[in-house]
Parts: sequence; C-alpha cells; structure tokens
Amino acid sequence: MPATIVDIKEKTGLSLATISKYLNGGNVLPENKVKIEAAIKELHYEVNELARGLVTNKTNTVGILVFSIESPFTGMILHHVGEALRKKGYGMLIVDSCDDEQIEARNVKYLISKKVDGIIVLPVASRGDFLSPAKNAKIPIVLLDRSLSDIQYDCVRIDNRKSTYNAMKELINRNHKKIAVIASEREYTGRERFNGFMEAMRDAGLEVPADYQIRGTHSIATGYNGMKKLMALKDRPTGVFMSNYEITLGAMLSMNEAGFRCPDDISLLGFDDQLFFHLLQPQVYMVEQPMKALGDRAVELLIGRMNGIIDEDPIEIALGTRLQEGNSIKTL
Amino acid sequence: MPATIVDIKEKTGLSLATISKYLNGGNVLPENKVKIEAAIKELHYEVNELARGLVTNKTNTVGILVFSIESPFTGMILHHVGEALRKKGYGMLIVDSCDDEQIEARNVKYLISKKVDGIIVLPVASRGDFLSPAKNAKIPIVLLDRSLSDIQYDCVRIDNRKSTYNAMKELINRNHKKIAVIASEREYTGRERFNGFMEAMRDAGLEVPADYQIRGTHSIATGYNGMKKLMALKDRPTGVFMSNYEITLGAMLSMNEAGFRCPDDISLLGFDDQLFFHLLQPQVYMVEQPMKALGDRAVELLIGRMNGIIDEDPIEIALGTRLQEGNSIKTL
DNA sequence: CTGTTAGCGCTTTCAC
DNA sequence: GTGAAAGCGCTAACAG
Repeated sequence: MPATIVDIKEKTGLSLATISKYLNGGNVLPENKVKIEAAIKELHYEVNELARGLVTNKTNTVGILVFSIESPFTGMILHHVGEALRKKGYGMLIVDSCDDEQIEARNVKYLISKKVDGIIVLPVASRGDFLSPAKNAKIPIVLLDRSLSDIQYDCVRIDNRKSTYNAMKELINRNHKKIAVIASEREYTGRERFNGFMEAMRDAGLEVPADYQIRGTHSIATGYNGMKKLMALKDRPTGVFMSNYEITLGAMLSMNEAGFRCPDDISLLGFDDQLFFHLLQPQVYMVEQPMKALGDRAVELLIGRMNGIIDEDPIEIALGTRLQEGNSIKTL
Repeated sequence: MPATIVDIKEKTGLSLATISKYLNGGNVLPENKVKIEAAIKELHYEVNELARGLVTNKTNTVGILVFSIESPFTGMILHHVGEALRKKGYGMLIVDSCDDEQIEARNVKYLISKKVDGIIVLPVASRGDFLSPAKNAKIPIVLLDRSLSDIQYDCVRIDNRKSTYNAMKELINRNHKKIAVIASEREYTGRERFNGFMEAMRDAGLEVPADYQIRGTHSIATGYNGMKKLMALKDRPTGVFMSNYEITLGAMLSMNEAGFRCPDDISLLGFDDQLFFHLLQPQVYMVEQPMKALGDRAVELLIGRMNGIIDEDPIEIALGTRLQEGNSIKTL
C-alpha cells in the first residue's frame, strides 16, 4: 500500500488541510514544513493524481491523438509538443490511432474518460464527427498538421498548397513540361499538396494527363508502385513531385531497383526533409516543415483555450516552409 | 459539466449500484439495461476513470518510459507495444525522457502518481536507482531493449553480443583484417555490441588498435565524426562495424561527403535495419531486430507480473536477430 | 497559519 | 437482481 496524505498526517500530527496546502505550494510554518518533508521522504509519499484530479477537475494532462505513432514525422512532432507542454507544467497522454478511424473514435472517448484538460489531434479521419464527444464535454481541441473538411476547429499546420506551388517552380523554371505527381488522396495534407501541384501546373500552362496523376495514401507502397507505373509509361514524365516522406522513399526505392537515375532519367521534388535523405546521391529537393514551430504554436494555442485567454472563433494557423535544395532536378 | 452516474440514476430511477454493475458488465434486467443505455446516450455519459481508479486502485494503464520519443526505433517499438497492450485491454501512458537522466527520474515519479499498473522502460540511465520509487510502490517493471548494470529487473532485449559476434563473420570470412568499430559507450546496447565486436576480433586473432575504436553515443554526430577520423588515418581500416542506426547514418553521410565509396574503399556492417537503407547503393549489411516480438514479449511478461501469474526472480529474455544481407562488404 | 468537514464520481460490501 | 451506505485520497471552503 502506497502512503497517503493520512499517513503523513499521523506521522506529523498535522491536519490534512495543512499538508495539502504544503503540497500545493501554500504557506506553512518552517518547522511544519520540515516535518512534512521528512515524513514524505520516509514514507516514499507520492501524490495520488487520481484523487487530486477527481476533486480539482483538472489533470494537467493533454491528450495527443496521433494518426500513427510509427511514423518518423509523428516522433519528431511529439518530441516538440512534449517539450512545449513540459515547460508549461503539462504531461501528455498519447494515443495511437494506428491509421484506423475506428480506433481513433474510440481513443477520443478514452481521453475523455481520462479527463484530459485538452486534446491535440493529428487526425486520421477527414471528417470531424469523431471529435464531437470531446466537443460536447467542452474539452478544448487543436488540430495539428491536418485540417478537417467539415467542422472548423483550431488548427496549426503548414500552408500545404502554397508550399507546393512555390516548390514546383524549381521544376517549371528548369523547363520541365511533362511533370507527374504521386500524392495521397486520403490524407488532408496529400490532397492539399496535390491541389497546389495542379494549380502550379495550370498557371504554367502545362497539362497533366490522367496517367501522370497517381493517387494513393501516404505510404511507401504508394510511392513504390506509383513510380513503377510512371517508369513503365511509353511517354515518361521528366519530373515527378511526391507529396510526402513515405511516398518519396518508396518512389526512390523503385527507381533504384529499376536502375533509373536521378536526375538524368527523372528529376525529383519531394516533401518532408529527413536527415537521412542527405545520404542519398543525388540529394533530393525537399519541402521542409518547421517542426518545432508547429509543436510550439499548437501547445500555445491549446493552453490559451484551456485558460480561457483565447476565446474567439476557431483559428487556423498556416506556417511557411523552407525548400531544402539538392541536385535532383535537371535543367532541360 | 459532464454527466455522472448520478445523472443516470435520476434519469432511470435505478440505484447507483445497479448502474455501476451494468457499467462493469454485471447482470441487469433487460428492461433496466435498455433504460440505462438510453440515458447514457442521451447524456453523453462517459465513465470517469479517475474516480473508478481511485476506488479500484487499478487504472488499466501501463506507463512507458522511453529514452527518446524522437528516435525512429522508439516509434516502431511503441507501435508494437501499444498494439499488444490494446489487445489485452490496457492503455499506455508514454513519457519521454529526452535522453536526459534527470527527466527520466522525474518521469518515474510522474507515472507513480498517475497510478499506472505497470511500467515498461527503455532506459537512458545505465544504473537502476532511478526506478526504486516504482519498486517501492510495488509497481511491476519490465525493461525493454536495454538492461541495467546494477539492479536486476525483468528485461526483454536482443542478444546484442552474440548478434554482433555472428554478424562480424561476414567481414572476417572475407579476409578483412583491419576492422574498426564506431560504437556508443553510453548506451547499454552500444557497449554490448562493442564487446561482441571485440570478442569476434579476438577469436579471429585480429588486433584492434586504439585508433580503430571510436566510442561515443548513439547519435548521427558520433557516426559522422567517427568515420571522418577513420578516413583520415594513414593506415585506414578496410571494414567498419557501426553499433546502431544513427551511427550508421552518420558514418555513411560523412563517407558520401568525402567521396569515399563503399565497398570499394571501405566495407560496412551496421545495426538496426530501417526500410530506407534499401534506398542506398550499395545496400548495407545490417543486423535486424525483431521489433514485434520485442514488444509482444515485454507486454506478455509485464502482464504476467501484474496479475501475479509470473512470480519468480527477474527474467532476462534475449531474442535472436537476423542479418539483412547487402553488398556493402568486399571480399579481399 | 491551522483544523474540521464536506464531497469529487465511482465501486463494493451487505442486506433485501 | 437491486438498493443503501461507506469510503477510495485528495482539495476547498470556512471557522478559528
């Protein structure tokens, strides 16, 4: 049996109120302070946060709902989110949706029953109904990385469309005319980047035939199979835009296997810089996200909501990106 | 205010006991069942796990203490651990030690105060004193991936020493005599793999001069700088063993930069297969860990302890590994 | 500054 | 099968 506040009370002869006050940083006579601290050490006392949370109705815990904990992107974002929360005195309760909407919906209820003070969501679903239990429970919610199509929540993300649009200039300005795309149509980010791609092409007066538009999910398989299809085309593209890290990985994998060279055979433009891409020859042009800023802003916004400091309508924050230059694009 | 069991009571006219029984899967008259379910739906009722945990003294939550949530290794392991726990009806409370022993020690106390039923630890520290608060609180503990030097806890990991020893045959059997090592001396796994390396060399009758032994941490920087030093040597090694994923990454990065070719200039043997290594030319020989098995066994063992089914002395489970073949080793 | 007391939302005897 | 009541460990008035 772990020690409770009552054990401390008996050991010190003080009242529960005094001990509670000490635990919560209130003023206590120096001599009593010493007594309490001695008792705590001796009994290995550790506050029972369940009991505390039950009465205060606060857990100092933020729920983090991630689409997949396996993704390196998730790991990086969790690191920054966690650090920002820790600095503010909050812990995080991470739940993994395993890229599955069913699990995601269940996880929302789980977080509610754990009485988290707020929720940061990197969603799987593109519609927002799965969040309504949390909304009903009046738990502040901030979306991170991905927005939702129907309901409006606070959201911190990059400007996917504009980032893609701008990055596409690298290919277009070097006279590429036949440019293909491999993008997710399931994830919000993939769809937005696809749109940015199409806009850039349209504004450049370039056609994108149907077989240059490969849609799938943000997975290695999509990149791998997509690039395979493109390479098999009689009229191959000279450049390819890939909408995220896993797709880029898969696409390069299949180019390597097929013996296609970049940029000699095909020029590449990717998304999500990861350090190991520097290993590759050639280095791929990549759109790089400001990971720390994403985490910081999400936490800042959420805490603002939790404290009632921010009280306006839902806010959408779209951060800018940076293009990591490489030598994967040939000038035609 | 979220609905409570009392609201359900008033709505249905039943007693708290009956409703509680229903919530916990007990037998209730069909008509009452219907009433309760209707009330739950109408009121958006969700059990308060704080209150429940307070009385049952169980949270159905396992604390996971990870050395760094940013590492791709961690992401993969968390995925498998999480899945195994979910199947058994447990949630996980992940805390990130950020590779910092201070934070790690604080996190243990945090998990205790959150009343987790058990803890899985991927430790930063190599000594085990930071875990004694949990031990005092009688919370079952299972180490994962890394063992500790002083105290004995249940541990699930690979056989680092033997895996390395066996993998080294690839270099040795191809007549490499001048083999260097870049390994962590901070992490348990790095030290064990270093020992396996040295044993293999000794048993093959090969010397390892001091400047062939690069020690550091499991970081890209260690790999990068380490390989740089090796390349600058007047008497360069023909083969290099690297003790984990980050080191392998860093080492290859610096080889690429310096224009050194593998396997022509230097043959490579690494640790921790990750999919994107397949992108690289040449493909590196890598020792691959059984990630799913690691997670499954750790969860199995922990739950055994929590239920008191397993009740022996600490168990150390050392799983085998698989060598992912490549073409990064030249025959001399 | 300290003590007394009520109660957070739930489970769990124990009668009925 | 159901209900009444006690209590998990803590905080928050309030009185002193």
